[in-house]
Amino acid sequence: MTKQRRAVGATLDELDDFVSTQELYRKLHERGESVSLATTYRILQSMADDGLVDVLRNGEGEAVYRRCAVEHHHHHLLCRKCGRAVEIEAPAVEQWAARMAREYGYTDVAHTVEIYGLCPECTAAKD
Amino acid sequence: MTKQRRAVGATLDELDDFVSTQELYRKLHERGESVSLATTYRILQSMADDGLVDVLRNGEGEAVYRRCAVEHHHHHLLCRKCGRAVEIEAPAVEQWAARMAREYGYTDVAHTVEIYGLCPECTAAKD
DNA sequence: TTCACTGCAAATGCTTTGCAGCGCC
DNA sequence: GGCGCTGCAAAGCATTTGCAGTGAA
Repeated sequence: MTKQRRAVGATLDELDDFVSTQELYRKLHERGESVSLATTYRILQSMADDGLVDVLRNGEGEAVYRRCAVEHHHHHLLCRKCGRAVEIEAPAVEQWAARMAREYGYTDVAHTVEIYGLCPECTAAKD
Repeated sequence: MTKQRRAVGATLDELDDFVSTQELYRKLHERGESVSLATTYRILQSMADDGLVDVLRNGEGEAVYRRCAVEHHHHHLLCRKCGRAVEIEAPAVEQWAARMAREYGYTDVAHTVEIYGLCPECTAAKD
């Protein structure tokens, strides 16, 4: 438990949305914290490995991270402009995914379900 | 319509699975076709822009391409080992995505729904 | 004191781009 | 003949890694 890890944790706590490593690095420096870029990468990866943060990929294929409020499996409704995220659940989708996998003989399955759009604010700001 | 575009098209036709640009480039050379890497990138991007190929992101965030048999919107069941893909449909999921977006006031929505697993062959080969 | 963590800088790998030349129309 | 397409090489970026120094326990 080092100063850098605490800084990353605290900064993540203040964010509601998914951020890339680069973005988090910038935010750390805005807060006056001193963490190198390489360390930011390392910390986020280790947190993801330990299941302390959610990881997914944005439209550009970059890994984006977020400390999630809820513990169990869920999906996201993401704003493609500002990154705002809403956590959503979809029991029916889970079941559908499991059924499809079984039907085609796939094992060891996981799935990604993300919805991208413009959040209400960005929709309004578009004009 | 150049020799290179024809070569890319023909190679895509022979593939059932999603390939990254790098992989397609290798396959082109295995076939004895001469297309530079930069051109392969350019051709795949323009085909994607024109809707001639499906694009999605693999687990590593790389763009992967495939000429799809079916025209309309659909999803995939992907083998994380060999890349084999099965096209699947999910009307219920489409509706669910639309409903979620509406509920939270998101506009201009799109969604990604992909299921990853081990296909029957790779499951058997695992032993 | 020890060993994991960090910072720096170089390396890596994928992707994009500038530019000159070739070839399709 | 003109203009778009291609190849090459260099540039760009995000990410990773080697290594020596630092700091937490």
